[in-house]
Amino acid sequence: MAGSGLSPVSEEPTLDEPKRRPTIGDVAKAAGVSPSTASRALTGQGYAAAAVKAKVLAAADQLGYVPDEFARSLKRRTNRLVGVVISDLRNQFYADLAAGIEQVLGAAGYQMVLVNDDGDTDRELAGVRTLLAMRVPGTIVTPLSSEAGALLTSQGVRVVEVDRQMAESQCDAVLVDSEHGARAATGHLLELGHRRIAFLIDELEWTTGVGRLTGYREALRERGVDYDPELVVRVGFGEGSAATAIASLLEVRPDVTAVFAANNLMAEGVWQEMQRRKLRVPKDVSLVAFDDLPWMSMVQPAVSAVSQPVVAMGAKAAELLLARLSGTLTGDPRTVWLEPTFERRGSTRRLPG
Amino acid sequence: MAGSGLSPVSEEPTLDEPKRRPTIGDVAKAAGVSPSTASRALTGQGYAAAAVKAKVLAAADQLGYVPDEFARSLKRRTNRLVGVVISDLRNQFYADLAAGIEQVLGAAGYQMVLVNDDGDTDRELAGVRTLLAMRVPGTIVTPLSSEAGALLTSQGVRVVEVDRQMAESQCDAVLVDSEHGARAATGHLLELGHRRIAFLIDELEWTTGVGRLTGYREALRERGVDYDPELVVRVGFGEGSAATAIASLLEVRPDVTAVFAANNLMAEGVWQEMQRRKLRVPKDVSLVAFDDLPWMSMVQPAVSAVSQPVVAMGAKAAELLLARLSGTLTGDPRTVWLEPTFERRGSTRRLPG
DNA sequence: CTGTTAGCGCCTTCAT
DNA sequence: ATGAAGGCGCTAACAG
Repeated sequence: MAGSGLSPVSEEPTLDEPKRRPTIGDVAKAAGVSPSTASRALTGQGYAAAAVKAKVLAAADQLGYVPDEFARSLKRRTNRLVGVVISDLRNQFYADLAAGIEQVLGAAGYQMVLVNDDGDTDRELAGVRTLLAMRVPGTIVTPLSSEAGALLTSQGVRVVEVDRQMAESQCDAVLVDSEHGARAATGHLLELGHRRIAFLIDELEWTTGVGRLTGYREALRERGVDYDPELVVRVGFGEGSAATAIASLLEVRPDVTAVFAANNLMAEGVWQEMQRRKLRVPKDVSLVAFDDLPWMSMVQPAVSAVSQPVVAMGAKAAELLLARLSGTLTGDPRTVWLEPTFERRGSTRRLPG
Repeated sequence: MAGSGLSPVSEEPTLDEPKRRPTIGDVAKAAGVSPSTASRALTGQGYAAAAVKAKVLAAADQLGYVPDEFARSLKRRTNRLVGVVISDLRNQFYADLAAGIEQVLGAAGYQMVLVNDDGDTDRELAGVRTLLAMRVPGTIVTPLSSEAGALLTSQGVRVVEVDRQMAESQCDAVLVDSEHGARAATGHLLELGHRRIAFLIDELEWTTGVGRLTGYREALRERGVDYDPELVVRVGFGEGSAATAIASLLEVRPDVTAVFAANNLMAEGVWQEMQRRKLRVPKDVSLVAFDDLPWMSMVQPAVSAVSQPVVAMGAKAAELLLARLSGTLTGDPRTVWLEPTFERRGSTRRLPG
């Protein structure tokens, strides 16, 4: 009497059916075999006669059986989950990163568990703890603190850092050569005759901020231009911070002829402030951005920018992690550098005179 | 001899420690109590003397113990995971949606498991199956097919649909009033004297597409303007589809004076095509978009758009789901409508004559 | 090739 | 207030 063996989807009338989902035991019973045989048939691991296998599969299908990943993970002591910790999903940069990661992970049958830390180290740590609790074998993080990574590795969880790298971390990383990109952008401005170039940066704690500033300074040094600390503006993370920052800088230093915004958010703020003040770009002031976004090619003039292979970076990080997890890759931590490209557009012009 | 009881983080030299993570048994042993007592102390459920509790907590901390969510879920038969199925993380619309969801979920101690289906129903189904396997108690989806939702509900998983709604679905939903928004935008164009308004739409299978088209048609009817099917262009999902579509339409129908792009992607394509063709907006052609994005306020002229409360929509969906899961909300499925607002900007102008 | 047995880590009665 | 026992659903050894 297999009266309970109806497809749950077709069982329309009694929507209030017992919430208990079919277990492998139910499938086994329906197929007239033992649970272990059912397991072998379902997973493909181990022996199972073709006829039996078919019968089990049919029963499983009939019952709408979906194996319980928790139970399976508990037994197998591993799973196909990857934790991803990023700072801000609303920033297209991070969204693209996550998309690149997800793409590779999904193709390999892994599932992404996304944690947003909002740039808050407490939330980062909390997120990591959650991932630990979920027994993820690996994680990909845009690190905020070194504690998070340390905690992860101390528990045997593989970590790949992406976009930025913590100094203490002894793990794989996929990075963009910020220094090189910033040097190219700054060099471009210098070549156009600019000498007083404002540099807007929101953090100097991470390799990204440091690298970009270093690139800026190196370009100056290469051309023998003095470094003016007053032109380096430390911007807050808030919404209108960049706009405020550039506004007050221009107040004090009206001699600035070009602005280098060290990420897409700040570039947006600067752009908006320029509009507000009716400053012409590039006539009154030239602008370059680090991290290229679609809008930068859509505004008039288009914004010259250092373009990062963001999706590829995420994908590469995922590949690295998978290689570690599968044991394909062993040995010392590896750091993969991706090269950004400078896209010259209309927001920069040669200084007259 | 509690030699193994060192904080794993401080245990620098032997990084190659046994991967086996401490279990509640280890904690119990270290604290000199039974596993059950340790469990009570750790979870706060049930009795535990203050002194004992402190001892257990200290031991757990010392060992770097993190409870195994899988084992716990297996036992408790529930967990704090929520599956989120969206179409395209790289589209800021979906990223914002996910961010809104995550925000509310995180605050309630829930973890988001994100699945990207790329608009592919097969991948949607596969994602749902994964979620089922993870025994998530609830999901939030931007539905592609009705099968996915049906499968979920048939297994007792709560579903909240967001952005669009499947006709057959008997579940909660959080939607934006597309019809109203599209009517406002179209009405605005009509008031400016436009009569031949192209309408670009990428799908008519979902409530979003249908609603937007309906709003467009209603606005026409209200003003007694004949509906011209030739002006409704069905656009593919690919990258340059919108640009191609508008290009060929303008070829055939140079009399078109305004374009209504029914989502942000198509608006982008149209904008780019206008640039390429050196068509002036709004002089040569007016443009309105459905779904407002930051770039639309940054370009010159700024694009008039129907602005959706995207993050709020995600947040609301999460709240609804949590209310269902906690039993705070019971009874018939609820549909929450959010009102979009029409932002008039510079891309639309009164038709001369 | 298949069934039996045992146990992954945790929680929750039920006794004490 | 605490411990012992059992079992969540699944799979890996081991017999047969």
